[in-house]
Parts: sequence; structure tokens; C-alpha cells
Amino acid sequence: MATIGDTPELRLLSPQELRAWRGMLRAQAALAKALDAQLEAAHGLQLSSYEVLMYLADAEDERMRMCDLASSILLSRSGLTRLVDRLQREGLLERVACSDDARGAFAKLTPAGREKLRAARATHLAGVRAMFLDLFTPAELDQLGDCWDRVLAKTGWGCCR
Amino acid sequence: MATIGDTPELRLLSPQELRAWRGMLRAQAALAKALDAQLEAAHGLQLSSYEVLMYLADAEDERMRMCDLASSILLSRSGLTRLVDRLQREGLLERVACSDDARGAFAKLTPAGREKLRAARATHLAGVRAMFLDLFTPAELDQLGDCWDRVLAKTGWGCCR
DNA sequence: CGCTGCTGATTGCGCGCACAACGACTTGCG
DNA sequence: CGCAAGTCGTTGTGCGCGCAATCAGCAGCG
Repeated sequence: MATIGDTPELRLLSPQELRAWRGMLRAQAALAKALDAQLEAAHGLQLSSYEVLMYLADAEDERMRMCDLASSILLSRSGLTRLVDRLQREGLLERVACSDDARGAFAKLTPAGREKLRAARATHLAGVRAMFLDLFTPAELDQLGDCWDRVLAKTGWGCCR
Repeated sequence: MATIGDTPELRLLSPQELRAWRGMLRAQAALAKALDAQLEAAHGLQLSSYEVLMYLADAEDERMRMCDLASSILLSRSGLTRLVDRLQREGLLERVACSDDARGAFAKLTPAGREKLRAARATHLAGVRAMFLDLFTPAELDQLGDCWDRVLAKTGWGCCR
């Protein structure tokens, strides 16, 4: 920790550093915005809603505990409660009681949700490929993966899992 | 564009692709959260507020038009109006009329804002280095920069600048 | 069994943001 | 000049999220 007051000239970011850092912030923002708009336009689905459906579809029996779902999509428990409320209102998923633990609840995909996802997934994957994955060679993708692993290890990942 | 309905088995992401893509989402989220918490704890400053101060400090005469500031920090004009409101209330910046264009307004750093930033910048830069920049070699940073440039070119950058 | 402590999900509340509408002003064109 | 179209900043409104408090139920202990 540098003491304050004795370093009037602190080391700023070099152009390379700036490019790598701000570029990431801007690229991520641009990607999220573009993908969200795309999904919204094509299927009236927000990105967060899509992620819920996707995790459910990939899960065993197409259902997941609220808690696990929340941490998977990086959302608070209360945030997930309301997101699931909305999706349930739209008929894309349903709440199912958990027999093992009466406190718990499952969110479970409905046929309508499965169908919705099937259509949306094509759109979303195409977008991710077109705006991100296709821009890199397999080697670059591996390098990117390495980068994220390092960052995630360093930040401590934030929470559970 | 693949037609919908004739590809029941659509090509999902490979493990490499998944690692590169989801890793980025998670890494970015973890970084933003950690840096924001750090800045908040050390100086009671949100990341968005910090960015405003930083852009102002780096600008000529320590002032910027609201419009330019908004696009620099990736915020809507209305969002910036209220953010500047808060910072003005805290005495970190002031609004200055624009003589060239009577519609416009400048946000201008106050001495208090300059001092606040000076302290916060050390914290923030240290955090960015520790959790991000220091994890990579100069060559890797350049590669990352290249990646972002490609993404930003592809997404069309969203808006101005 | 009854008590304490913990976890899962929900609800009340406040905040920060985007969108749309508005007023003030500038710019361009006849 | 005078009007239309566009831009800048602000304000009204609604939404999605996190935090803290809450309730229900589980687990461990005497």
C-alpha cells in the first residue's frame, strides 16, 4: 500500500495496458448490449432470462435449485426469485417443490420454455460466434481461457462454487 | 443464418469455446465487483463516479461536455445527469456553462475532486494491476488488445467515438 | 423432545439506470 | 429573417437489481 501524499507522480497505465484494460470493458459492454438487443428483437427474451432457460435445459431433469441457479447466472437470490417470477408468469418454467428439503424449490422448464429456448439458442449462439468466437483461432481461444482462469483465481471468484 | 425447425441438433459450444466465453463473463463480473468494493471501502466512491473524475482529470482544463463524458463512461445522458448531480452535491465537481454553445454544460473538477481522485487513483490502479494487468506478460497484453479491437470492430462499437 | 444455529426462498425498500418526452438552443435552408 | 430539423441537457417514469429483514424448515446438541 503506497502512502498517500509522497507520490505526486503515480505510475499511470501504459498505452498497452490501457488498451488491454479499457478494451475489455468496452468490448464486454458492447457484446452484452448487442447480444441482449438481438435476443430481445428476435424472441422478446432478455439475456438474463435466456441464461436461466439455458442452465435449466442443460441440467438433469431440466430443473435446478433456486440457489444453484442464482450462483450460476451470477445473480443474487432475491434477483433470481423475481426473474423466475417473470418467467413463470410467461409460462416458460414452473416452480416444483423439493421433496428432500421442504425449504427448497426447483425451477423446472416447461415444454413452452424448452421450445422457446430451442429457438432462442440458435440466435444467441450465432451471435456469440459471429461477434466473439469466430474472431479467434482455437489457439487464441485457449489463451483467452487461460487468461480468465488466472483472473478468476486471483479475484477469488467472489462467491460459492 | 440457419433456418429454424430443421436442425434439432444444433451445434453447441465446445469446451474451449465455453471456457473462453463464460470465463470472460465471469472474470469481468468478478473484476468489476472486486474493484468497486475496494474503491467503495477505501474512499466511499463508486466505480462509475471514479471514472467520471478520472476522465475529467485527464481532460484539458479538467472539464468535459456532458455528452462526451456520457459516451466515454458508457452511460446514457440521463444517467450521467444524475451521476453528475451526486458528484456535484459531494463537491467533487461543478457545472460550468459553455460559452460556445448555450445548450451545453461542462462538468469541471473541483480541487476537492482532484484530491479525491488522486487518492482513489492509487487504490484503483493498484487493484487493476493486481487483479488483471500483472497477470499477463506484455506480449499477452498486446494480444488481448488485439482481441478487443476485433470485437469492437465487429460489434460496431455500439455508438459514437 | 426442545432449544439453538444455520440455510433456502421470499419480501420491503432504496438505488442506479435506460427510455421517452420536454424545453432551450443551434444549424441549415429557402 | 423565419422556419424546420437536429442536438444538448434535464426530468418523469418504470424496471431490474442488491441488501437486509423475515419466515419456514433442517441439523446438531443435551
